Amino acid sequence: MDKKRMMQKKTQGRKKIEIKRISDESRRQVTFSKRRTGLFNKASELCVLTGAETAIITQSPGGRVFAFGHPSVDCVVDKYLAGSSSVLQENVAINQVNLNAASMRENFNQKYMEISKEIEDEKKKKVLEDQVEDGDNFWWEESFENLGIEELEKYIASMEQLKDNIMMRADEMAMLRNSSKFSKNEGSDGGGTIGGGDSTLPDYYPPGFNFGSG
Amino acid sequence: MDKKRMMQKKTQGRKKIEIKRISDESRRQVTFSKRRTGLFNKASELCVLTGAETAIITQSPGGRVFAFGHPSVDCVVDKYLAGSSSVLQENVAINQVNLNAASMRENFNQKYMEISKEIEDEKKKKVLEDQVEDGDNFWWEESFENLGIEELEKYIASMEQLKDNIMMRADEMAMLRNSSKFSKNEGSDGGGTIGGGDSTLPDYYPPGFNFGSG
DNA sequence: CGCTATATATAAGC
DNA sequence: GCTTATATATAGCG
Repeated sequence: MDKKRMMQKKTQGRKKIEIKRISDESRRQVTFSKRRTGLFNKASELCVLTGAETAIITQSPGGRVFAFGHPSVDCVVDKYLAGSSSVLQENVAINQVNLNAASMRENFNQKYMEISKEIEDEKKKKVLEDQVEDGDNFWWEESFENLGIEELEKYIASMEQLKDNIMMRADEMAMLRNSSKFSKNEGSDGGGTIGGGDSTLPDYYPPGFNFGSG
Repeated sequence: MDKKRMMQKKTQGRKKIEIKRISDESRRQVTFSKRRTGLFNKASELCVLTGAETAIITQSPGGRVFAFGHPSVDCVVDKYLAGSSSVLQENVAINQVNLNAASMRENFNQKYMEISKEIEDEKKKKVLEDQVEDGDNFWWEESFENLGIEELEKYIASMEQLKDNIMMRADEMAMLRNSSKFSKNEGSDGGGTIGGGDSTLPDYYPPGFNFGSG
């Protein structure tokens, strides 16, 4: 019996293609979208895995611009540009204050653990209850639904608090530094390299792992 | 006899890994190299297939900068910067992010660890060994010595980044409360390109693709 | 760097 | 967008 013949493959599966311009516009657009997504995801993984700082800017055939950046596009680009200007090369010997680092780290972690754990617990409950649908492995997007807005807000609140604390220290340090050493860039506002912190430019996109914007 | 038993697999093959900072420095460096190559190749294909203009700038954990650009990194970056700093912004669409809960939660604490640890190591090293050997690449981050503040800035940046991601997620959730699923996305417009400069020159890359230098 | 054995990314197609 | 069947990218190792 020709069962095999009846068991036709539902799709042809991925097909090999030549790496050359796709002539069909529609198909080209689709490919751009899919591959751009894949590219950004790869970049994201690269950053997380190795701690690399990466920025990607790409313009679709349709003319739209998409960008990815970690910590932020501007941050990476700025450094890149600053570096190529060549004047920036100096051997600034530094010995820097960093007592705060320890305590800060502690504080940061502690706060995180605290909140994280709390949320984790709540989440587990929900998952057990909600998991009626697909019981297969979950893909990132999915786990998100289990996080309530309230929980997210906790994260946000704690982060803002920590941010404020750190910024305050940054200011203190900046002042100390100014009076004793010289700074590398003109802007030791602590914003130049911070995504979203620089006020000299409109903030086009969110800091961090950003996708898009213009 | 039991040839099968002798026919053991030569290697375990690719193993699944968690997308989180690789602790071992050596392994991290290797992964960076491999994935950077893969990322650049993907970008290259994207350009050829869709005619997109793309630029990638990335800094290895070791501090070296690598870049990919088509038609050129500078070209793309210049356009990008031109478009974002002036009044040229008309049809600006706010776009977005895509980090999921798991990844985010992981990142929150990981990002912190990553940054703090790396910065500390970096600091120690830099002070002790200040010899930059390579001639074809330089430390655009030479001034990384300003770690006191630099570090704080990163902390802040990472927190803002996470906060923004979470907030966006929260907004999204609020709106999609009814839907069962949602997709990730990106998108935006703008208009620019990036340029890149780098160090160790890649050996092979399709014509028309530049690997700039600092 | 070269080799697998697998984990992933995706070309087609609905 | 969401699937399915494959083409690719790569983790661990020598």
